[in-house]
Amino acid sequence: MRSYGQYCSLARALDLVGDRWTLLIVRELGVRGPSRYTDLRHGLPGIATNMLADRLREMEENGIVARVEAPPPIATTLFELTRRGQELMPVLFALGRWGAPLMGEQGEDEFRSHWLKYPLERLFADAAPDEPPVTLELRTGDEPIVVTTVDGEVRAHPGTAEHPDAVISGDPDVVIGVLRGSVDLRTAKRQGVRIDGDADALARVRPKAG
Amino acid sequence: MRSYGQYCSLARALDLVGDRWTLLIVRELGVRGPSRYTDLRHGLPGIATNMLADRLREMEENGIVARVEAPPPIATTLFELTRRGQELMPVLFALGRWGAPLMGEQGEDEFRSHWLKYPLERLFADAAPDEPPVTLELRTGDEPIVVTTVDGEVRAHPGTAEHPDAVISGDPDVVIGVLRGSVDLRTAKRQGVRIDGDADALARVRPKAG
DNA sequence: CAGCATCCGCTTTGATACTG
DNA sequence: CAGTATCAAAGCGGATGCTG
Repeated sequence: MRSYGQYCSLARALDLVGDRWTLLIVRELGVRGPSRYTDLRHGLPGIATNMLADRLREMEENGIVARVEAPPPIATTLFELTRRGQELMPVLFALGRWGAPLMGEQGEDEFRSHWLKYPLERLFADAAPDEPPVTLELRTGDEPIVVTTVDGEVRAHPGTAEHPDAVISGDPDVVIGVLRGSVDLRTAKRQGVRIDGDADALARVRPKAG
Repeated sequence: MRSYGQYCSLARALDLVGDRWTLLIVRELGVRGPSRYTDLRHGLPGIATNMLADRLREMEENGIVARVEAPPPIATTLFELTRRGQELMPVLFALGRWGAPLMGEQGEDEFRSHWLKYPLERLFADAAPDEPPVTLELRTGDEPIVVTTVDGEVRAHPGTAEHPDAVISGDPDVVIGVLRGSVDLRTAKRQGVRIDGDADALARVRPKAG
């Protein structure tokens, strides 16, 4: 990208990360950790392969991303955030929080379930932190997600749970609506959401105030 | 801009504010308050006039900016941030803080002194909050800035002070370097910085920890 | 002068095909 | 798997012209 040519820290930041796709690549590396090129492509639906290659090269030059050669048995190139890249997380959180009210209907948009990790962990909390912890499994999008309560907070990771307290499956927007409390259970079920197990466990994961 | 087509709050936020120039327009409206088209152009050196008109229209459609007809004697159109637009401030602050380490030399970059308002107020504090407050005047860039200490914090506004404790003038990068403590007074003076008044008052404005 | 709209050349982006 | 090559389309920057 062309530099803005302004002696201003915001403008200089945007000179480095204001390009199309750049912050979404940071999101992928932040959520997934060190990743292969192909996995990045999967997490960035819509990106052209040359775009991804170009951006990764620029971000490497700018000290945001590092390329590491994984030793056997992986034997492939991994991309990871540098320290400077990780320092972009507060920017992503601020932007993501600002965008939360825009998450109405999914419409035609693509969805990857690992995108839920940071929103769940930062925007949600355990409604009953003194009760024994609970484990939920979300089945929406391309892979299941395990959600657990820990010390009043919420943790989320891709994978399946051995003995979840509840399993919720359905379309992403409705599942998110149920967790946010903007869609009641009756409406959700009419829209194809299914809940197996203890519905009270589900109510433990609630949006934080503010 | 083309939508990313991703059901993710970060991607949806970038659909609205990820375009080139958009966040810098938010900066201008945030720092200056309701502004005329011409004043926005002055604060956004390098923008093409059709770009500014296009962006303002898009931002209005997206509920970030509102157009108000100022009554006489101003009798002109003013652009201002909506509430939703003001809610972007945490995003600007996060990006600006991330960009702070990039503020080395000014080089060929343009500079407008009102850009200093938020960095001064958010990244600096009063080093001796129990002492009587002080007033500084910065003469760098296109217009002077008055910096005052209030309740341990720092306030900055365009204008001149009646009886400033100190006046510091010189090139923006060196003046900023002195305030940040990354350039000592001897070096600064060799680079053309001049300090009139009480140099101790100047030392009251210090970068916050973190 | 304030507030745009138009035109034009250049750069960036996107879709697809192809390669070690 | 991890890219490169190619080409069309869209976006951007600069100059200029128009309207109250």
